[in-house]
Amino acid sequence: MIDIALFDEHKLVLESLSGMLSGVSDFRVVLVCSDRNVLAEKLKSMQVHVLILNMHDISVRNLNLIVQLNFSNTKLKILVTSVIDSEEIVLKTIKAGAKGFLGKDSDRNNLVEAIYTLRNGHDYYSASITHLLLNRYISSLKSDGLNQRAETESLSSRQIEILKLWGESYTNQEIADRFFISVRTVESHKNHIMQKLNLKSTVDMIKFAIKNNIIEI
Amino acid sequence: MIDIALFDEHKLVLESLSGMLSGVSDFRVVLVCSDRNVLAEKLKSMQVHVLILNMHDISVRNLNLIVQLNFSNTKLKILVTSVIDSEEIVLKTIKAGAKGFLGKDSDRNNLVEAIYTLRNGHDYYSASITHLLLNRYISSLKSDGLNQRAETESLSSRQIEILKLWGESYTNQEIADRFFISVRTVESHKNHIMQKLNLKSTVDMIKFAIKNNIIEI
DNA sequence: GTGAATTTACGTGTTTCACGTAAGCAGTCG
DNA sequence: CGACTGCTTACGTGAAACACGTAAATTCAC
Repeated sequence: MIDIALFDEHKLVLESLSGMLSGVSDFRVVLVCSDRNVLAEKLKSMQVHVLILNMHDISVRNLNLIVQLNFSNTKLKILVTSVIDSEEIVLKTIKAGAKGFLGKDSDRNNLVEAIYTLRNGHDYYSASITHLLLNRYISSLKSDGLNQRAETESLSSRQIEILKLWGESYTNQEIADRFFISVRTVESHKNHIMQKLNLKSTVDMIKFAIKNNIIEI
Repeated sequence: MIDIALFDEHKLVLESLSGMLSGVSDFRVVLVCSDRNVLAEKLKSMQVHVLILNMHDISVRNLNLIVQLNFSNTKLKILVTSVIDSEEIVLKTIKAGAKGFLGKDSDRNNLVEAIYTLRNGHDYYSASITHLLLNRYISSLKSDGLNQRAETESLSSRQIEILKLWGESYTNQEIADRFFISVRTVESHKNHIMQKLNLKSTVDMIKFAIKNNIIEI
């Protein structure tokens, strides 16, 4: 028997979901709620296996709820459902700690399957979400290897050399010694980099260098 | 009509693959090869749409071949097949520039489908690979989000506030004004952060802040 | 309530930043 | 060839930031 909690801001949705799940013999809907505070409070004193969280938006309120519930109840598995299956919402909920996500392409069978899967300790993502994540991951893998040739090309090789050493926490003096040039020259190079890239601070310069794979985190 | 090249170190495999693909009316096997240098040389003067590369190992030799072919022939789509569908080989081939990967679970239909897909400019990964990549991505996403409670927790909230503003390129003076404290105090906070985390430079401090999601790139 | 950590702040000397200026040199383009 | 552009080198000056030490008031935990 799997104990399930339901959350949705719209009571109508709650009722229909509850009815749908009650039709499955293994499931027992033990909590139905449309108030975040009440939900968090009640879950503290209950043994719920899976919480189904229907998200209408990607507000911080919703994401915090996930983080908070995960923190206070480590056994609880959170399944997020949403009609908004944008990359943003999916990534953010996963980061927040959701164990599954059902997009708008999911049906009753997916929901049942997802609940079983989560209860067994695994993750569940519906087909459209799987595609979304995969494409994103693949493109991140690819850019990983090839990004050296973007904005970086506007910098001269000397400028990149200096940026690289500086990004490894060398001081201007150390960089100057390394290249047999004056400290003032190192400063000049930095100034020129900042002008060229229109950066306002050294912090921005480091961010740029990281973005463009000049320095490693 | 899709022009296909085949590469495998074992001639027997080459022949069987070639026979299998010739059975598809849209396909024309125009090159069959078991020598890397010959392959690279011949591909320079030919218009091949898809190259099927069967990899027996993850050697640098194989990966370099992919990189090299991708570089010299940008239109060529490389489909890697391998019985080793470990994470390592998949990730490395994708990074090297392969457009598709067929694991050991793939059959003739997958191969045909993959060739069409690559020819149309899309990527193709077999089911087991899809799962592999997805799981890896998801776990990377998760660790991403949960890391806030690692090293960061050793910093006080004030220290994090200051680090955050500083990471958004605010000057010490601006931070001081924001919090109604002295510039010296802001400096003190930074010093304390560096001591506590054992960092040698401000560059390291920025890296730390980025790693721990305190500031965004 | 005692000790540890946090937040606040200053002193002093060094380093870096910001902005301007500029000379020598290589390449380009009419 | 001469004008122009961009790169590398470098300095001057004043402001800002850093390094390191010290230290008082406050908060928090045990």
